[in-house]
Amino acid sequence: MSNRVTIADVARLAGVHAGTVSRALNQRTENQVNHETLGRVRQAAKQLGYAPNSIARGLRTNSSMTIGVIIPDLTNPIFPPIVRGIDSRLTERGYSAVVVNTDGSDDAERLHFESLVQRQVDGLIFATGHSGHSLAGEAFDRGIKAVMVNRDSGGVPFPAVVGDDADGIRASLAHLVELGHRNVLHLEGPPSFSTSRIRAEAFVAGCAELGLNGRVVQCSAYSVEAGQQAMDDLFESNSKLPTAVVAGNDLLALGVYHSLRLHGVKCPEDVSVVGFNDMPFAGDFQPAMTTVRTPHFEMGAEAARLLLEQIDSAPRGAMKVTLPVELVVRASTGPVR
Amino acid sequence: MSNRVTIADVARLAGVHAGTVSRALNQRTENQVNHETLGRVRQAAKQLGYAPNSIARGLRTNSSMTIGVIIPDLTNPIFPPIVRGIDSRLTERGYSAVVVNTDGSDDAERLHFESLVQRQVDGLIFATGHSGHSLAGEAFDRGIKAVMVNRDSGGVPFPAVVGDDADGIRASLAHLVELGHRNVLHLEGPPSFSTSRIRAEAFVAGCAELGLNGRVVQCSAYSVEAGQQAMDDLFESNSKLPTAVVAGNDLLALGVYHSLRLHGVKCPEDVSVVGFNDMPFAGDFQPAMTTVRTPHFEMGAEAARLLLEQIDSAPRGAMKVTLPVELVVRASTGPVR
DNA sequence: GAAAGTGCTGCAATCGATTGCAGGGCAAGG
DNA sequence: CCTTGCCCTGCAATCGATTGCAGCACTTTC
Repeated sequence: MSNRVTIADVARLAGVHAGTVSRALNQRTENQVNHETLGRVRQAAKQLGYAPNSIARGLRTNSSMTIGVIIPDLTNPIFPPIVRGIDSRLTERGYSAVVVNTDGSDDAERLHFESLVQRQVDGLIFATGHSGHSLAGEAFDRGIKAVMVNRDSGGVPFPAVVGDDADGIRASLAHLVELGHRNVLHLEGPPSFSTSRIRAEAFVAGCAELGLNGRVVQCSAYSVEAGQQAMDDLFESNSKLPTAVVAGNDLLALGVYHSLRLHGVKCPEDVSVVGFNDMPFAGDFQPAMTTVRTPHFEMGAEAARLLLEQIDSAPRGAMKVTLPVELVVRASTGPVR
Repeated sequence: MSNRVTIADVARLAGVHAGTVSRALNQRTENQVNHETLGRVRQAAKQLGYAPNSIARGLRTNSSMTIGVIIPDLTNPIFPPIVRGIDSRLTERGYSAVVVNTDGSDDAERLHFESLVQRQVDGLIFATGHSGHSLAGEAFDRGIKAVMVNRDSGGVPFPAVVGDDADGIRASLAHLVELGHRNVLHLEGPPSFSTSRIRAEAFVAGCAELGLNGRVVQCSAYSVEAGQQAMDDLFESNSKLPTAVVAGNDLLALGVYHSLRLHGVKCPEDVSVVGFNDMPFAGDFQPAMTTVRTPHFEMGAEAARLLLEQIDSAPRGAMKVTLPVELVVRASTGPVR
């Protein structure tokens, strides 16, 4: 459908050979063709509305100008900015992104992975933490270029782009200390995500350093439901309530909001809450959420940059790019009473 | 990179011709090959980990198993669910989606359109209202299959999937009337979106029918800023404040929240606000937003279904699928005092 | 004036799969 | 024993572009 006009048509009209047309229309080779011929070819191409068939080109050049992006779930609000960051860099270089969602399923991830490889993507961006058993490793063995974003590389020699999670947690704790909090709880994300561990460890270290009484509870997912569940459980266990909770991400923090409201506990008067990520509209929640802003767009853009660099020159190895984060103080944290 | 093993390798190992391998490995033709041979081929393919090169296949079959999805902006919260709905239908049929963002620019839209056509996408899904000057028409003339989602087809004979916007507005007005409101304002979206007009017209018609005093103000974009701007302007104009505003979408409604807060006007005590779309987390805003839930995921899924149907059989023409919407009453609407 | 070099273009192979056509092998039927 | 027909498989063209190689025309150099 659609693209009836081929390079042969242009060649015929311009009175030259198809090979010459190809050379005339490619940046890299256009200086191999006579100036006047070049003009004729361009004119003919324009007249016919010729656009090269990228499938045919891809077959010959062994590249698809396509990048596969593997994420858990596009409706998780942190991913749209990441994807757009990726896209911004890709588009300007003529690449396109094919985004697939795994919904946290290893099987789905593998299936999508195979499908992308089959499509001859020129590279992959992994944004899932959940590939514990290392699809990335397999990708590396198969000679596929890739980078990680929002997760570490788990030992596989691919570059990784992450936010400075430890620093974000540190800033959150410092903020809480300043408000007089001493009993703090961390809601840790599921263990399959590398970010969970890093944030939890930073929390423990930070508490030790600041002399806080810190506790850690693990959640089953990075979701509102899991956050609420964890908090509900805490209420039911009758253990002493912390005066502040540092949630593993904004969704967990929202779950905390729900649980607190359900139990008639006021935020921030009774319990302060800090999120992580500064997801879109976090400032419009009730109460406006204090949270750590992670530069998702920039992370995506940087990941794409590293991938393209890898594609058109040598592999970079397991370098790690850490982008700075920033605590955004809003209304969900307040002085302890 | 990656895919070293070709159909010729499999043929060699199985001791047959490449053509036979191709027939053996395709659903449609596998009954053309002897049962025992088929076993041998499958075994060989498995042993070598063979996966067909979809670029090569695409060149021959003139199909890429790829669908282009053109949206304004992925970070607009209504699009992730739509995209996932599309994806859900596409994936199960072996298709992939390439999503591009236009940011409302006609130029960007055209560029992306050309790029997608060049990539030989098997079809397109338009989710932008802003293609006034009818890329869709051009697509149709070029014989490209497409469907519209969340916008009408603007006269081009492609199927369109929309929510029942008029009914949503009607329900909103009925709800407000029940609460005693009589002076209502509609914040209309920008004229380039077909949804803007439809909602505004339904608003006017609804007010007439219910005997309400309705006013309409047009916003420059479907964004928080535009909503706030429109409301700020209203305050500055010193005209009489309505007791309720029916926003063109949730982002505009959020803008109204901001403006009201800025001017010390309470919602819902002084002014009720109704949104449109029920974007994710609308229930977590301050106050929790009363809004019309649009089935975005289903709209995406239905659009993809219609497109695939169009691809593997006859075109359906300009049919229109209208999905039901539902008013979700939360805390941003209350009785007039 | 011969040799060497340069600039441009055509030729044809190639990428990896799909598919119409032809033909071999074999059984059934006359 | 020959014909007919059915299965199955091989052959080779094909999709549309890219690219190494060869060759032609012409200039430069000694």
